[in-house]
Amino acid sequence: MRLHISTKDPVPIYQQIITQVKHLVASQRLRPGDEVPPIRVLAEQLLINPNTVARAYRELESAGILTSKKGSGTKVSLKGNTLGLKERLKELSAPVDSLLVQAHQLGFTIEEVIEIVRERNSLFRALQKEKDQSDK
Amino acid sequence: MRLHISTKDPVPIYQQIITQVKHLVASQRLRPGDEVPPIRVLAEQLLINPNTVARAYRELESAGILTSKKGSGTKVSLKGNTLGLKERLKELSAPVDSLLVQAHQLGFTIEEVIEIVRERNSLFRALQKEKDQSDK
DNA sequence: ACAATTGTATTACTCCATTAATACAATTTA
DNA sequence: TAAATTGTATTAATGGAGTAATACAATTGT
Repeated sequence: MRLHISTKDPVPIYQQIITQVKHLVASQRLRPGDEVPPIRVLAEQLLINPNTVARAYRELESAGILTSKKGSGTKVSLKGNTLGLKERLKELSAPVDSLLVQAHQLGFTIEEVIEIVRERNSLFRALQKEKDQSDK
Repeated sequence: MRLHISTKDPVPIYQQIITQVKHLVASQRLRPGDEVPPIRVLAEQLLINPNTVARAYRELESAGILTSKKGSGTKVSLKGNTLGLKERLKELSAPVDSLLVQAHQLGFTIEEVIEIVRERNSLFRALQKEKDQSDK
């Protein structure tokens, strides 16, 4: 499992790990049952303190994404992150709301917002393609 | 000018002030040329340290929304917050992008995202109406 | 001119999130 | 069973954001 962290990033390291693991699971590059590296191993790879990795794993376990057991290690949960539609919708509501508030303050209409969302999405997908190429 | 702050809110006080002033300007309840209360006066009203208000005013000035002058006080800028389309688009790009990333991780398609945006917008506008009623 | 009013600048304090140090407990493996 | 491996728990150190204390500077108004 290859993760990339940056100490310059204002986002805390443990959060970067959480985000990236979530993304790996969501994109099926990590599947239910797969093992993630032991805390100390990943910590050495990333040149950070084991506690930082531990914290990330702990929170990922709370989120139901990983399952840990002393001695055995940590695996991707069997249920995975299969949230129901309701939960997924709920998770998205907050960011959508704050986006709408900001857009409104900037004087955008709802249709303009949607137009921007479409545009950024196209851009995003284009960039994603490039990245996938270079990952090989 | 009536502002409401909460020390319980995790959002820092100076940020609450910034947000509310921006909103007042955006909604025309504060117009270009209007004076805002002196730092010390607003601080006394809100029972907070004058420096906290000063910080909010300073940042609002950086954002081009207020204009301060020693001795005279602080007013809403004549240009107001009339950002060009480019700047406004730029301001919205980051939040839109992070929304798209999160939505993608949750397994939503772009069309589903847009559907959610529309729904939350309807809800938002409904709530806004209620609030306007009670403001009278 | 002078006192009052206003914003500015500098410095320090406090709190809390993040990270680190270290010891402990369960499981595996030889 | 004993050593190695793994996650857990507790406590402490660090840094930075937010706020406060205080002195300074420009303008206003009498």
